Amino acid sequence: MAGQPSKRITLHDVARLSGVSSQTVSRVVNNYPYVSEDTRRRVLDAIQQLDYRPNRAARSLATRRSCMLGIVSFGISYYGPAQMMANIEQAAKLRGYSLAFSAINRVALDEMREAIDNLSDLSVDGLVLITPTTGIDVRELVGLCEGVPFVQIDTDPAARVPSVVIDQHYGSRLATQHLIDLGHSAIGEISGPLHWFGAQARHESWEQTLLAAGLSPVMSVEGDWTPAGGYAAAHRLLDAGAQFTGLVVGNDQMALGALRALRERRLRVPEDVSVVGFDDIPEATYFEPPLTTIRQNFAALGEQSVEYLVALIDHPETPVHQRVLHPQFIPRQSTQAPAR
Amino acid sequence: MAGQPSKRITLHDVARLSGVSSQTVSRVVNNYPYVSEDTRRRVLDAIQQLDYRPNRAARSLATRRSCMLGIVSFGISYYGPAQMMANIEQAAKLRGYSLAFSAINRVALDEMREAIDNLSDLSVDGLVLITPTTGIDVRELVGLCEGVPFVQIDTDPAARVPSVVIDQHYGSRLATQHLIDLGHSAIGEISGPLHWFGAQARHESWEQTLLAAGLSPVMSVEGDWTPAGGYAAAHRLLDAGAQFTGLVVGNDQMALGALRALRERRLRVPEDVSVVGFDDIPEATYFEPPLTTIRQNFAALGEQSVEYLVALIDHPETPVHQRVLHPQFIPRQSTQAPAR
DNA sequence: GAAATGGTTGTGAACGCTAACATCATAACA
DNA sequence: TGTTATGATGTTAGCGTTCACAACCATTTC
Repeated sequence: MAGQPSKRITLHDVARLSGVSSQTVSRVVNNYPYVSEDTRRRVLDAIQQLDYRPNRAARSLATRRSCMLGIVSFGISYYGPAQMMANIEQAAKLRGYSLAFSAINRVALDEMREAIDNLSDLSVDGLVLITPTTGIDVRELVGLCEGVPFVQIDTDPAARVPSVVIDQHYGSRLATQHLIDLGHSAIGEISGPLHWFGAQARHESWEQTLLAAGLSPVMSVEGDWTPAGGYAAAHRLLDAGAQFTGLVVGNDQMALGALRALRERRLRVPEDVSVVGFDDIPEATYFEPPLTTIRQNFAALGEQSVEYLVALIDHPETPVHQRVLHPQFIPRQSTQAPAR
Repeated sequence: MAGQPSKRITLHDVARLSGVSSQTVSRVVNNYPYVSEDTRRRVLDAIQQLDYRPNRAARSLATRRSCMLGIVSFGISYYGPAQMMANIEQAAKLRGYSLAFSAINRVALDEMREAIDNLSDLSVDGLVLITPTTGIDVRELVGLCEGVPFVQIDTDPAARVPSVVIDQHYGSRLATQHLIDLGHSAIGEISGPLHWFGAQARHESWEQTLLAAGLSPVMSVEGDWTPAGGYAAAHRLLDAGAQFTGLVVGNDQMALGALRALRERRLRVPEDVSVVGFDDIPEATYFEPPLTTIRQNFAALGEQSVEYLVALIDHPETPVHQRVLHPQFIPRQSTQAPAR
């Protein structure tokens, strides 16, 4: 059954075989009405027989649509963004969209411009932007996208562009209030890098929740999301002489590093210090001790953002807003009431 | 400075403005020779002035190339695949390729067919397939790709198709031999799922290395790569009454779970049991105790695979082979000589 | 019985680009 | 001086689709 030198099969080949015009084949392929059942079947047969597959470049040229979504992602090798990627792909596929992907190494205008240009050269129908840090003015962003609908994920909670975010203020309040409710009054923090919106929000809310409870925030130091950063930050906290029995840490990875640092300082968790993390990575249950944390629903984030984006593509008049998801408190053994 | 209703700028617009034919503009854009410095400059000016950007659909239609690579990935939310993704993207961008991305949920022919069809509809110039498990016959795979060059990553070490793999036999030998060298003679294993090539190879090599040293393998149980799986596997090992002072675990995440299980059984690491993991995830240094492990160079894997793929695209006569990378032994505190 | 209706099909002409060829200077050679 | 090379440009015809329109047929309507 060897084949011809594999010339591409086109609409016309199908048309010839089924004895109709190529336009009619096009109608069948695109499920247009006004094709008789009889011809439709004939065409479908021919398509199957020839194993015809439409050429998307040609279609895209003619229609100015590509059925592709572009995704610009920062920090794809971090847990959160990787989860989002996976879920966005899933959601896009479900709706018949392919995915093109471009990573950036800094959230900055030049990198973002390059990535977006890259993707819009592919005439993507829409863009998902994972931009968890400051560095790009929203107005500039709108400029970059030039008419291509986009949804921002995990971004400025005050952004007035289509976006889906997790309410980090709420999450941090959950974490801090949990410690307060347990009876802690000296609560420190290891934050994420404060130019990340999420880190900033969690930091603010840590402070506000304490003040609202009539407590004064102990010290906060800035980490870099990594276990190594959390380890260093915890040591800095202790070196500075901070006294605390509760510690809110910006993510689970840093919490892991912090756990080690505390141990090295002969501080037991949770007996001497209670620790709360963020994210609920699969490892968190198996930390020593298992980590109380605030779970982020990355799957929902991906799903919602694609749903929103597709709505924007199909109905440009869809109102601009920010969808807000809520994280969930997961109690484990790293927190308990303070010794008295 | 408001604009027209934003008609797309084409080659012809640039041609008109700079007073040359559109073919000449095309030559400039594609950096062809035989354009005088003078016209080149004029065209370049016009391009800049109009902010012209070539339409890739049209180009792709005319050239039958897309300058896109497709990547089919299994388990993108695992550490390894996510790292590969990130590095592949990096390497592709460096060579002027965009990336389209499709995930599969099982390594099976139907899922793979859908993913590859999807991508080849986009007329990708080449495919990177991350297929770490059995489930697809290589010959079937070649059929699916129908002429599109592809490189397989992290796959069957015996595959006779273009592929880049990490030598897992070697890695496992490093791990096991390390324990033997320390003086351990009772060495157990928690393997990854054995339909993963990497897990299978590590498992075999664990066994062979022991036999070669005149030791008989203690027990091996199968985990699922997750901390929870490692935890359960360790308990199963102990429940079965296995006696061991050394434990080789298929990845760092499972090792984390195993560490907890051992602790629950009042077994100290490394005093009572030495543990070795695989991957060297960023968390591994901060486990309790820090984990001795075998580092996989995922960056190199991504880079090499793209390099190979691009070579296959540019020079179809490039010989088919398997590039083999070697993992690296990272000693930490989870291993020591057995108590006597 | 003519006109109007509505389903069904076909006919160019785009879409924006490049490949292949044709053309025309100019310089280089005999 | 004529012939060749060679650089620099333009012309034409696709690439595989879809869009807008025209055409055709069988009914139905007045």
